[in-house]
Amino acid sequence: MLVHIPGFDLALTAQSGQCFRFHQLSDDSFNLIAHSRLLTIDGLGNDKFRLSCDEAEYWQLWHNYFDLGHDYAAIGALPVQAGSYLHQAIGYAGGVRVLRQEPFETLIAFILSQRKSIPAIKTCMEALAKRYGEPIGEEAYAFPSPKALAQADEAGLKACGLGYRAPYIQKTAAMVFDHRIDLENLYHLDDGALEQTLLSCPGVGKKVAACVMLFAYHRLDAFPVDVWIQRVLLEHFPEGFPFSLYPGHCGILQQYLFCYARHQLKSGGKGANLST
DNA sequence: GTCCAGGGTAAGC
DNA sequence: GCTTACCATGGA
Repeated sequence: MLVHIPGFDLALTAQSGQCFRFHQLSDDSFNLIAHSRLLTIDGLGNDKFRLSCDEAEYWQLWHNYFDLGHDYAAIGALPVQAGSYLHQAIGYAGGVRVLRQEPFETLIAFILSQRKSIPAIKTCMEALAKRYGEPIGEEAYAFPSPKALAQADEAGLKACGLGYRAPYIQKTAAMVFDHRIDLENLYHLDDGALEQTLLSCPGVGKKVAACVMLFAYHRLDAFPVDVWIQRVLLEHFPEGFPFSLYPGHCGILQQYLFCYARHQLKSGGKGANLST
């Protein structure tokens, strides 16, 4: 079906490092595997997109997945100094949407993300899906269930490139499979309780917990600090990030900063700035 | 071959 | 409480 999504930047969202199961088909066309379904999205220009699903599935699943009910235009009304680094980041990455991903997949993805590049994480996720997930089409596999990963042996997990993270993944999956932690029942917790619960999983520290809070449970004040954000904070927010200015938006701004910092490095180094 | 990656853990202080 | 060595592996 055709959908009009004002301001949505499909390519930037797909490459933003929050979801690792987008597969680029062409400039503005991607396959996405989520919720055990394969979706093809084509950007047609003028904020129009073609999704390979019917209207019922769109409203039942993808409208929520892409967070299309959220008012991203409100970011533009926040108190941000014109020309500041944050202002530039919003200008560049304002079309990124913070997805509402499945908690289990997100939890596993960010446990295995530690000390890995985004392309390497995608490779691992595909390997896990192919080895332990259900086939849902030609060369397409759903992300594995908690049971499948809980019952996986270490050799099999390491064959997916997990390295020393393999026991973290297996033990966390076992906690979910055993119902020692109920990921579907954490939505009602406040941020502090949710973080504490996630931190009880092996291989989950503050950064991974923040990613799961932001990218699965949509806690928009979660603010993951990885090596990229660390550098951004050191260089552009020596007094610390002004969280109190942006309640309910910090996580989105963090994602914009992350995308912008990586983009700057790709396009000629941090000193290069064609706009000034 | 070298360097780095959406860090966490455990040991030591 | 706060540092620090160590952890495996792929991608650039």
